Amino acid sequence: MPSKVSSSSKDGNSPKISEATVSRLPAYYRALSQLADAAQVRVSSEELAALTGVSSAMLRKDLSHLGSYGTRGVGYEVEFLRYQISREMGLNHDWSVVIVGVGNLGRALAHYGGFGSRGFRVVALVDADQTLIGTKVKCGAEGKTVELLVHALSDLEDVIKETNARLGVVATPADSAQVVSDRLVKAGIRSILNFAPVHLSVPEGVDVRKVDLASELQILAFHEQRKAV
Amino acid sequence: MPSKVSSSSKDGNSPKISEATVSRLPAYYRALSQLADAAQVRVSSEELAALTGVSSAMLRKDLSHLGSYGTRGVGYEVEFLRYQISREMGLNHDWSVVIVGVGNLGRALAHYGGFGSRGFRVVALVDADQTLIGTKVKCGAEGKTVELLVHALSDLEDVIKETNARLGVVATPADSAQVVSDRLVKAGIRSILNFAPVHLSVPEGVDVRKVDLASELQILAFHEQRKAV
DNA sequence: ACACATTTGTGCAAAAAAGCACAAATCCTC
DNA sequence: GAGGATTTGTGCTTTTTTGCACAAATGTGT
Repeated sequence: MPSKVSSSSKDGNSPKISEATVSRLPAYYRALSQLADAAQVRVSSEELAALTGVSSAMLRKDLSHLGSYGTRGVGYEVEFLRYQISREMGLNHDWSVVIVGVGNLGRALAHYGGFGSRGFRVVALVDADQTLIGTKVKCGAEGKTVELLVHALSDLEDVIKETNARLGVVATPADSAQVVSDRLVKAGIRSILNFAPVHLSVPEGVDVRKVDLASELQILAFHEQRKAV
Repeated sequence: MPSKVSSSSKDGNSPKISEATVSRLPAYYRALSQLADAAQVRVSSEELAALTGVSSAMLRKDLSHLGSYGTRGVGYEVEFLRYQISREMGLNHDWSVVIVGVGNLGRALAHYGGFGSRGFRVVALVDADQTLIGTKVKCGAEGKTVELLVHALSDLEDVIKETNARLGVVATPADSAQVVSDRLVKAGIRSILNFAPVHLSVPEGVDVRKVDLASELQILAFHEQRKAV
């Protein structure tokens, strides 16, 4: 599991879904999309579990938190279940994303096709490097690519306001990540995906998820070392 | 439970460290490296916890699983603790990494500096695209960049054998990820970092860690949606 | 209509993780 | 060297997550 979030929802009417469940919903959604593409109509918990690498009991319990969308003795309707998950996760909205840091990683993220196809749209690129500012970078994968202008970091607040970005991606070097994060928060961003290898401290109510490539390799190395003995 | 602090490095049975703890060790290691760079000699659990975003009690319990490396009333010696963690995680070794899939993401990973600085070295690049095979790609960040030849996917087994790669990174499109994974495993790789948005099924004894960028954004979107209400 | 084969949804148990609180160990001052 | 101020290491409690087993609900065939 990549990272944690510090959430602070204070409403009592939502039927609180556990964090562990939430972290698995995207995998279910992806597998269901796959099945839908293959024109499969129904799926059992056993089959969907195998596709996503969880146990069928856990899958059923996860889904039961969303509602009773299956039929006993039959299974789940692929399209229907997919829609329910997408609605629950807010994927019927279009989420605007601003990427700060247009280095190798930032550019790769901008190109990444997986975003656009699932309700996410990169609407702004920001960097501090004078040689990058003003240049154009291709965004989105095959199909519909858009060229986006790289804006100056000093214009961050304006860019967020104009584009109405809700999600911020920090793809800067480690030493500028906290400063960038602070400015994102001040500009109204309350959900941040952090690729910089540092812990970001943010005020209550702001969620940060961290993706640390080196950490993942280190965890693998740890287990690999144990195997050798 | 058996907190045996044996002076001998290799005591038969290793005192199982929980997965949750292992997943936090890289963050501790990074923070300690940072402190070491700043020439700080000692650090308290409180301070290190703040740097890594965990509670001080949890940090102490995590570290206690490695051994009793702190001094009551004083704290931990930065260099010493850092060394102990690096040893425990096998970061004193050099880990050879093969990257399969040299698209935008694969190239960004190859460039990524965070790998080289922590005991990981990209030793081979492999792709199925005929137009990429034979081209050279710069690896590693500032300092020492190396140019690596992109090998054909059909040579995967040979490349792994020659380079002695132990870790495999899958950065291919979703539909070829499972096939690539199978071949990595057959070639002897037992630790895989998967960036493709699919679940990889692997035989027992093989570890897979998944990094899914779209999933991370979806999880953020879920929480973001709840905030709006 | 009725027995039967499936498959979901869920109560309960087990395991894992996180949090609390304090004794034990160390340093510092006088 | 005694006493007070810290700070670790850890037993215990609470919360979260996972796993098991089966009743409830649905479809099928005779």
